[in-house]
Amino acid sequence: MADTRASRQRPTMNDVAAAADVSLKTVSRVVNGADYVSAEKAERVREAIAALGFRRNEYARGLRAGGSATIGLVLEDTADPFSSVLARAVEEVAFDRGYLLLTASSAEDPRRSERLIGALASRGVEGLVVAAPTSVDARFLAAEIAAGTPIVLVDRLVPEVDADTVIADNRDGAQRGTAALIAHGHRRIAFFGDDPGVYTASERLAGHRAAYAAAGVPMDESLVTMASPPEASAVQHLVDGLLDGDDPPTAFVGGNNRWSVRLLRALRSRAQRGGDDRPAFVGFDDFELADVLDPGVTVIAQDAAAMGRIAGELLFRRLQGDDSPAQRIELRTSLIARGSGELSGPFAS
Amino acid sequence: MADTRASRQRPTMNDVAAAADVSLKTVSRVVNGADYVSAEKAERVREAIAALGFRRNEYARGLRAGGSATIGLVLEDTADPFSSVLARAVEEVAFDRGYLLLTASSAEDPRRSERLIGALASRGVEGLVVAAPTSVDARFLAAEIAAGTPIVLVDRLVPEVDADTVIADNRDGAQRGTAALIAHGHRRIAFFGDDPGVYTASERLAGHRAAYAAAGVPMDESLVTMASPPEASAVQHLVDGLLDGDDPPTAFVGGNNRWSVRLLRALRSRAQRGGDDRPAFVGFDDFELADVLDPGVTVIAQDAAAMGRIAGELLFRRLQGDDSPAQRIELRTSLIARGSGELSGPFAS
DNA sequence: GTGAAAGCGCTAACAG
DNA sequence: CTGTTAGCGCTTTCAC
Repeated sequence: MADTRASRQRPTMNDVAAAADVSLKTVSRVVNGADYVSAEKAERVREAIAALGFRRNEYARGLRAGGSATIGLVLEDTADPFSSVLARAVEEVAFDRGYLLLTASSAEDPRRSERLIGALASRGVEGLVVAAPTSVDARFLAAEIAAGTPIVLVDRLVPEVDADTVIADNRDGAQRGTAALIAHGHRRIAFFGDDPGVYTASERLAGHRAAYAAAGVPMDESLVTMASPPEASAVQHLVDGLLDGDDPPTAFVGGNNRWSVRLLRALRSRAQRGGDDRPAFVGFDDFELADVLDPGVTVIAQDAAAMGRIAGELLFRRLQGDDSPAQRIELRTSLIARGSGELSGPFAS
Repeated sequence: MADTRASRQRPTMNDVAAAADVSLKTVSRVVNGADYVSAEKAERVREAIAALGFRRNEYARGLRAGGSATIGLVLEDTADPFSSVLARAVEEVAFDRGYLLLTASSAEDPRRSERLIGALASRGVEGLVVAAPTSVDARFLAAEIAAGTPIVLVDRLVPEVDADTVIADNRDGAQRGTAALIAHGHRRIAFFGDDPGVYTASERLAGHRAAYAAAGVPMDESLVTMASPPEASAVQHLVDGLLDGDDPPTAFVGGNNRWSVRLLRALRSRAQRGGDDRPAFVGFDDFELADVLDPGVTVIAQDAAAMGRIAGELLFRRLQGDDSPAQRIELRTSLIARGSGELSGPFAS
């Protein structure tokens, strides 16, 4: 009879001890950085380990010694570029220290988010990196911190939670983007951002307003749209409505990647239908091929990899016992001019 | 004195038992789907659990009962779009079944890959999804299967490993892409793919050749480049060299996403410098904004989400005891015509 | 219905 | 240098 699939069990330290004819503890010593084991026995043990294909059970170890060598990473959605670049950076920091990542997507659903945090905690993660947390999450996030699990928050400020936070300078970045448009002669700039309940969205809108204020230019609030971007046809309708109206905007700001993509698509479709208005465009968050579009898309870029790296390093500092007050690290965004933001408006000098 | 960070310990079943004044076992019964516990005690236990914020230690449970409710996912690079979309789909399947994902990037490095698989195994993953495995990985992959851990391979065929495999119809997809170019009158089509040691790369090249053969058109092997895409300036040099040479190609095929991006960039830069050749283009693998470029980029799209979902479902079927022979599932790619692949060549009718 | 005792795979604390 | 004993947090017998 052939073996069935799960027939063979993974060998344990006991099996190795038996095979090498030594005590369990001697095996344990060899597996860890052998304190004092005779060269001869150590060799026997190593042979047995190789022969049996033994691998220490990390969780049995953790149960006794504490620590699972695992950290948890909660993302908004693993599949989106910002999340996945962030994840990779955190992973790299963890891997260098012998840690692995339990990764999960909250899908912007606080209930799911809570369930996930619970599932991660019950798997003994030593620390947690939470991207895009909301105030709704605050309660159970605080519970984890109280339970002794260090947490680093990324991309959102959650004042209710006293934890290290890594964010981009959303407000300032948006201000620089809009200021650049104003400098190129634009006065009527349409702004599209996420629901104002989302921290980054309201910050970016604030930056947009600040740029108007700094330039002493009056701002038309009717050009501001704050909501989760609707389906393509609705966006198209919105864009056409604005551009075909009286006193149309001469520039657009995409307050996040999803808006930018949809706006660029709508703008392109309009141009294909023969529209001869060529509004300027600035998007928040860079994306692949932004430079290949015509004109190249000017963006305010945030460095997701740096955010992930810094979040990871912050977390490990805590894991090593650092108990200084929670800090906030704000990363500077950069305005990358590629052409679309440099199209002249009606007031260009 | 305020509590210091890690002062509070996570409560255990014992703590709950003490608080509810019942035995440990009664708590265990309540925490799982209570067999027979009096309503009154069950209530007391539930209160104690809530009051203490108790959460079962999943690994202590696993140690005794077997199973960690965790599966491992090895990707080439979490940060790339194909990997991250795949990951999200696997995650979804796992989450629905109460499982979490331990995710790691192999970074195309077999040594790292081996280390990762080991780290995952030692954390008791019940199963493994490995994207883009290589023959080099075959040995230790087989060891895991032998140890009883089911594995599903994704996006590569590794004949040495007897495991379920989910792949795209790379050869057929590439053939359809090149055939479309030939149908539009192209005879000299430059093909750029990864190192031929990479399974998908050689399959796609084979498809490209097959399209030529099927059309009875002789193929110029000097138009084939198989290597990891070099830096931008080298790609530019390559593209310019081809287009400025005698008998230049009239169409390009990007054999993977990284090549496509670089080729499109080089082609665009050439157009900006005043080049008036407008080669047709087909890329393997879809990407965001492919429809916003001008012309829209025609691609052969593979459904990463479907691959992930199917891989996950296959794995859980194994976890539930299915021990039928390993199967190979080949997903059909689709040719999405957006314009760049439909530009006419010199032999267009 | 409920609980006591044993043990999953490992390490910490002590002896020898 | 090496082995024995206890016990991490939980589930699994098997009694009561």
